[in-house]
Amino acid sequence: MTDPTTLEFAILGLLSLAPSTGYDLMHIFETTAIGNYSSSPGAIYPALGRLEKRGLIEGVVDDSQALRPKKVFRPTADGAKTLRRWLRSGITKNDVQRRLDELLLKFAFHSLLDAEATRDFLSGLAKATDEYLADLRVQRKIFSDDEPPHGRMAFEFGIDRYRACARWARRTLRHFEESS
Amino acid sequence: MTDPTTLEFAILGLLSLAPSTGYDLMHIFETTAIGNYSSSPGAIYPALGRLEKRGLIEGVVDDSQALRPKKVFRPTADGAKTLRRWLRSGITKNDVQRRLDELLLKFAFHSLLDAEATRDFLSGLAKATDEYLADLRVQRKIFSDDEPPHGRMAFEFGIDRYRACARWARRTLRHFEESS
DNA sequence: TCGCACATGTAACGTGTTACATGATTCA
DNA sequence: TGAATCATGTAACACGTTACATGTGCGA
Repeated sequence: MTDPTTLEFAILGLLSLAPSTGYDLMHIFETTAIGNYSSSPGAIYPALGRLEKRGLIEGVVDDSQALRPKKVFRPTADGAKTLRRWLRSGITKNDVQRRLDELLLKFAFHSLLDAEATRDFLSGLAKATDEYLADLRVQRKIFSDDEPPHGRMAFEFGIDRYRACARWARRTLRHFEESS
Repeated sequence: MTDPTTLEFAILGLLSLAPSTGYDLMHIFETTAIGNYSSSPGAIYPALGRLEKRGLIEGVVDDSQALRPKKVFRPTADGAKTLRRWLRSGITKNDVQRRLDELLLKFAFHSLLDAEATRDFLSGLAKATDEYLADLRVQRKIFSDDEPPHGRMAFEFGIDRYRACARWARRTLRHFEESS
């Protein structure tokens, strides 16, 4: 089995915080910052179906008071395990480069784990980001001075972004070290 | 007609800098920072086909010295116009929120335009980013102090990121104002 | 002769986007 | 009566990913 997608992990995480219907999830995605992982009924309902088919979540139909019968989903034991494994999985340079948003999603759900896991996550993120920054600084040298500066400047933006990431990781790590 | 995709604009931009074959483009995507817009032959060759069918690029087969005949693409007049229109198009809060990478790609190709267009782009980016930051600061208030702090901290990361964006835009704008 | 650099593509697959379809209840 | 909210879903479509297929010439 391949890993669930980012959207599926987002759903699995939200269901771990509180059992919800597809409609609830849509509302959360529409109104909160997590909405960057989209979406719309056309993505959420199929994703719920896939997760249920794989046995990571289970839905119970609630016919009691609703206008229309609704299906309340919650993670199964297997789903909870899959989520935890994902939350603890190591961070590579490649993750930082291509999936930074997914890493932040992961962090947001770290409240489901203990403080040690959070610290491991943050120090891993800081380290992987530093590695990637070292690569970027090497690559920066290829820009020559007689070309138009736009490419280099766009590149500098990338560097700024990852510097901000490393700083955030270290600042947040300090926070978790102080409060423990 | 809908707009070309980000990958198609990236290809159109690269071809505007220098006529290239699919293989050349693959190599550029693999080895330079632009590679974040992927890719692999399975994405690039179909994208070249779509652009050609839409009349935005044209390819000439070069059979002269190559090991295997190669097809060198360059933008048509229509393609150049489409690219320029895209480069000059206004920046919204929504672009900043969901397509920041695409905006940076756009900026990288601004060497094809004049300095005034670049300044417009950067001031537009700074303004749209400020607007989005104002939204984020409102949203930040919904996090309460008794919840686990992870969600709020992930959110702070987002704010840091867009602050870095606004700073970059203003710094780069100053650069272009001084050198003119 | 083996593998690498050059060079172009296709096929299967999964997934997200957009738009649509359905239907009950509450409130102005 | 009509709109909004609650609530679930499907269908068409386009796109990217991965993996595969094909073929030449050059250097070790």
